[in-house]
Amino acid sequence: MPDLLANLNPEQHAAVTLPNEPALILAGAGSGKTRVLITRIAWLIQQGYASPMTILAVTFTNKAAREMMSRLSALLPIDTRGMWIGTFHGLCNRMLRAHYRDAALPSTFQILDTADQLSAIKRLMKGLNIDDEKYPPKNLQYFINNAKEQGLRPKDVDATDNFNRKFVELYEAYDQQCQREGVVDFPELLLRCYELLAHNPPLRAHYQARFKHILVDEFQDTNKLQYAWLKMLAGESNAIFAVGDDDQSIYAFRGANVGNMRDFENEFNVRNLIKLEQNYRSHGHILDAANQLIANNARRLGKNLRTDAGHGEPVRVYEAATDTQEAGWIVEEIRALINTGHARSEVAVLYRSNAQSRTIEHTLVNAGIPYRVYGGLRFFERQEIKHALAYLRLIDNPNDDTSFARVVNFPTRGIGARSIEQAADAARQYNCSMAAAIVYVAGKAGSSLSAFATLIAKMRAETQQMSLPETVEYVVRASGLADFYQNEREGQDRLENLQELVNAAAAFVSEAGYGLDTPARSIPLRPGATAPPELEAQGDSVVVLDAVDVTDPAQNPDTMTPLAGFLSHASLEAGDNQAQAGQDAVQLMTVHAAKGLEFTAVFITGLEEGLFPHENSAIEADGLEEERRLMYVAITRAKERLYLSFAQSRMLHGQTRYNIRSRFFDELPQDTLKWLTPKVEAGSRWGGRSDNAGYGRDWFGRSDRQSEYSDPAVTAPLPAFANAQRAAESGFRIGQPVFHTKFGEGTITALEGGGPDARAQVKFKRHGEKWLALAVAKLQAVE
DNA sequence: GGACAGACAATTTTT
DNA sequence: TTGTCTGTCC
Repeated sequence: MPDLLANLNPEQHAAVTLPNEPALILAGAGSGKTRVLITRIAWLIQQGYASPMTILAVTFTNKAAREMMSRLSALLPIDTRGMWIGTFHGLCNRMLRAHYRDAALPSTFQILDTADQLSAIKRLMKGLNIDDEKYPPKNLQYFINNAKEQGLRPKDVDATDNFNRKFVELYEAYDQQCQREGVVDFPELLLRCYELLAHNPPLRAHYQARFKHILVDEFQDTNKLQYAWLKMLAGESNAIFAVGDDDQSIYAFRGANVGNMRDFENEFNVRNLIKLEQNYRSHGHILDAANQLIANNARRLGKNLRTDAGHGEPVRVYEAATDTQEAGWIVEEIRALINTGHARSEVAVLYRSNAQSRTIEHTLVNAGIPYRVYGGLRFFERQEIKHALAYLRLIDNPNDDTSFARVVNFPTRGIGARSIEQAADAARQYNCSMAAAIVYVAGKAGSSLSAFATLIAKMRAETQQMSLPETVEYVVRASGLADFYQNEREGQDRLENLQELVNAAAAFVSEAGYGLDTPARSIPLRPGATAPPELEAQGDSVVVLDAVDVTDPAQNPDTMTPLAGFLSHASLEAGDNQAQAGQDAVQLMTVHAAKGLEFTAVFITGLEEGLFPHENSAIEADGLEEERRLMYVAITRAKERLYLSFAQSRMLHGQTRYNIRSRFFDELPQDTLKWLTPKVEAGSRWGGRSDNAGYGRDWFGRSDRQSEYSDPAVTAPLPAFANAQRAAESGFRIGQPVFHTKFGEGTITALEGGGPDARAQVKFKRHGEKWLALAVAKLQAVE
């Protein structure tokens, strides 16, 4: 019997062996969080406190769920079949599939990803003749998802004005459309599952009794609805074991609510709060930097990382004149790291926004250094894949109008926009799917549409007896997609991806995870029938308990077909962005994407006011604190070596911006920093931070005078900067919003001259750019 | 139906 | 600067 507790530190040990009571584990970066979570599960099972059946462990990403599953089976020989380990969406999907009738869904319900949802919304609005200028579909999508994540149905939303009333009305119509088409969007998966449990006490009791242990990873990232769902599962005899780090909460913009940690603590009367502060990743100077930086945040649960690793190397800081020069320096340093024996994949370059990668990529290409960029299109998001999936979905669910509209004329088969509109109109009129409405469309449009209907019907019939990979292969050909991309000039890659889809289907079938291990199902009772003794009666249906062998189709008539399983898999897991995966390459990614990863050497680049912290964060609630947490995440990715860099000027959106260094430099312990370029004190140069520069005002506007400063060797103050600084003495700054009595509102884009000759270039909202003599023009600073 | 020009916006992102 | 979307023309 393996000793699971060996090599755990006292806090980890305490966390792993807690009694089954509500617990909150505050796990700092690199403190062995995942290890604790996994060991806890293994320990519970090993000690006989739990069987795999009684475990529910939830994560945010499929990657995390997979890691948990594989590390767990490496730790103990466990039958993972009965375990519920997965993402919030994956688990909710699973529960809804098992109880689709109670959830008022068709057995073949399909999942709309974000892009599908948007096209469904656009289609809805078009049908209702809504002005999409006045009500942008994207805004409606945001409105709907936001409402759902607050647990609000249309009737629950308080609409205060006509505009919002319209949104609510559209929200309602959208929900009806989804219901008719048998599709659910991402937040709907959660909300529907939440409501299923909320409105169905026996079912809720069943799952509460079953899941003795509910373990939550990255708890700080949960949104309101996810927390509500967890609370629904928490009953008398079970408990939530939550692991998270409030200092690493960086997803507020997508609804994550750090407050859930405090709420959990209070609402569940959490007595078991354990802090994991021993860090096993980074050297001392790096941790000191992280600790001191994050101490600037006001609302924290409180935590300080420590290490036994020793101070290690200082944090290196570099100031570049331009973004190009910054990239050049980074690449030189990377080359040196590689030459001293570091694997390329142990080096990461982090940036705040994706647009920053281009310059670095260029420089890496020129230097001939392999690299990998994270982010971008994922496999199941590619258009050819989505087309193929749309055909497959139509086979499975003819009511899926989103898929219908997507492929009815792709590849082109002479069905124009007008025909499609006629079908949509008829569908509305007869309250049926577009596919079913074809019979009502007359004339030539009707016949070409009928041909399409015949094609789909033929596909459905032909694939009845086929295996899943055969089905996919058949559909790719019969749909005409294969021919289309064959003849397309740039179609080879797409063709290969379609072949890859067939392989993915084969892999999916061989893993055979779909739907077979669903532990409880609601099965309607035939009139007059009574529930078998091992089944629990529940109104006019029964909850089939775990005693039933759900892998036996005879006992489990509702098992998902491989196709249905594959389609949900495709929606719930968009797959890797497979760019240059596998080979030893330098890793390029946003700071967000780096969360959870670690590297021997890390470059945090573009550390400039306006970029990092990002200027938009100034207007967001708690925006600056979130940016600081982001910086904290970035710093704590580094194991041995950390580089921080910034540039005086940067090409962004086709224009050169002049930035000053990030305030975060002032929040770091200065004795851990080693400046590779001379540190220029604040205020000693144009662009130096002046004390009265308030947050959000001290990033600098654009100028097109890039050529003057383009010498990459120059890092010292330039004459033009000095010139601008004299003008700045007048009290104005570049980027400052101003008001002019004649021209109205504007922003200062350049300053030159000094004293009585000082002039400012102002870009007015209504009157374009103008040079104004400050001594003459009455410019008012706007706050 | 497809090619092309012009407008427009451009943090962060998983499911 | 660059990618995406929309409208126009053949």
